[in-house]
Amino acid sequence: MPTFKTARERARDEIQREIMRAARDQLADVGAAALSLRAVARELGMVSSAIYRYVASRDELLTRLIDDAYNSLGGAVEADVAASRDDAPLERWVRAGRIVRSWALERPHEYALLYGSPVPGYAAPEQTAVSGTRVSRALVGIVRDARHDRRLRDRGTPEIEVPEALQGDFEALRADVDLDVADDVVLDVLIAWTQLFGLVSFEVFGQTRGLVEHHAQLFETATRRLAGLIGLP
Amino acid sequence: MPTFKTARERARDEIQREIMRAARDQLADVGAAALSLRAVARELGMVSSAIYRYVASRDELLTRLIDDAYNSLGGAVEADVAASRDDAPLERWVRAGRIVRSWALERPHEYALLYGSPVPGYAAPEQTAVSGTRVSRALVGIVRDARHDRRLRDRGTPEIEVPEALQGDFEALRADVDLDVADDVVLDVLIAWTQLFGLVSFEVFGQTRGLVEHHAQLFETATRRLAGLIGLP
DNA sequence: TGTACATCAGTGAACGCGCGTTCACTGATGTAC
DNA sequence: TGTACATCAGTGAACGCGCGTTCACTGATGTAC
Repeated sequence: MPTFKTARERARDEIQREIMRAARDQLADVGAAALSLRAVARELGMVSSAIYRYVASRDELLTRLIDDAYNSLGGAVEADVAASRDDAPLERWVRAGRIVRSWALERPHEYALLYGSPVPGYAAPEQTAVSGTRVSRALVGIVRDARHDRRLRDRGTPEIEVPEALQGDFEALRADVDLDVADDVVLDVLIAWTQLFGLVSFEVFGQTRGLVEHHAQLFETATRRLAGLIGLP
Repeated sequence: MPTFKTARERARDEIQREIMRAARDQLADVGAAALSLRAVARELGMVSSAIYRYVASRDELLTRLIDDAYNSLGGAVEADVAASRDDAPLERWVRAGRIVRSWALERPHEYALLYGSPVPGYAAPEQTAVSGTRVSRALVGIVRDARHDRRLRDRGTPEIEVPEALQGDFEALRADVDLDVADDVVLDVLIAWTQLFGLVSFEVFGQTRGLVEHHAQLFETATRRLAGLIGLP
């Protein structure tokens, strides 16, 4: 079993890449709901049936697009979080948020595919479960680092009481993301996380159109506020 | 110009209502992107062309659905806010949030139509601008009432500085919703607002699947936390 | 109240479009001897 | 190195489907005299 590839394999790999590129173009153009295998084939100068040598079905193509998009966003945030390791935790959080926002604004349809309405008729498989968590894990990493470096603000008595029913959920979360903080901090991290994506979604989907002019500043200020709430110095 | 209606007009009104009902059913079934005039006509036992006596185009139907949905949600929140006038501001905010969440969970596709990805090929007209703001205005009303009753927490020095670029936006917002509070409070209201919809979207669109079990409690606790942040007692 | 005409809801056929997917096929590339 | 066979990429036609929208039409309802 030699490690080099035959011409056929080489060609196959390249066409696979071209298919994904064409699919992403399609996606950017018409959105996920209107994405079609035939259009992708057309863009590559292939006859429509030929695409089935590379893609099992439309659903599979969507799954791959979702996975790629999650990895693209996740990778970008991970890289930024790694690059900012020596910065102040609060600044790290803010700039990571900025990465999420820019990524979303640059590819609104890919963002919509991940965080918008589900695509009609498409049932997401479990496969994307790993790539889907990379962003959140990277964000939580910032808090974990701050905690590890003993730089998290000390709250004294919790500012809010977490109901018993939630404590199990929070315990599982803590274990899952390896974050050793009290319930009220977990809550604030969840709040900061959902607020971040809530604001990005509002901007990308046009919900704040006419209401806010300076989206970048609003986003930055909100992110900063919530990072402070978590207790990042 | 008599005020009573002819049999023809009566029939027309009723069919209009049936069309919207059928369209909502369709929407709940297949989502906005897959909504079709032909299917609506079919459900009503009409021939597909007959629908054009009542609806100018698919786009018009979508616009009406959006407007109806905004009014349904807006009306529900307004009613709740009016009904809770004598409660503590923080409780009012929490229960209004609960209304938004229930409304969304009961009709995920209508929620997606309003707050999810834009429908491909559909360009929203300005018409929905009024109905679209009812929810937010109702929510802000709670803060306005609290302020009017002099029950808003006094912050002393602002907890966060709002950058100059944003101050114009905030001034316009204050005027628009008639809310006489400092910049840092405006910021927190915006944060609470976007967090609320962010969390609902995450739940409705399945982003928190597997992560959180007790969504109702998480939502309630987060809403409470943010209402407190705004300064509602 | 009765008639003549205008309005309008609903019909049925058609246009032109695009879609996902299957299938038997051709011809080029790769593999085993 | 040369040949025989197996693998596989791409072709072209087809199936069956659904869509939005237009148009000439029929027949019922409404209006003016």
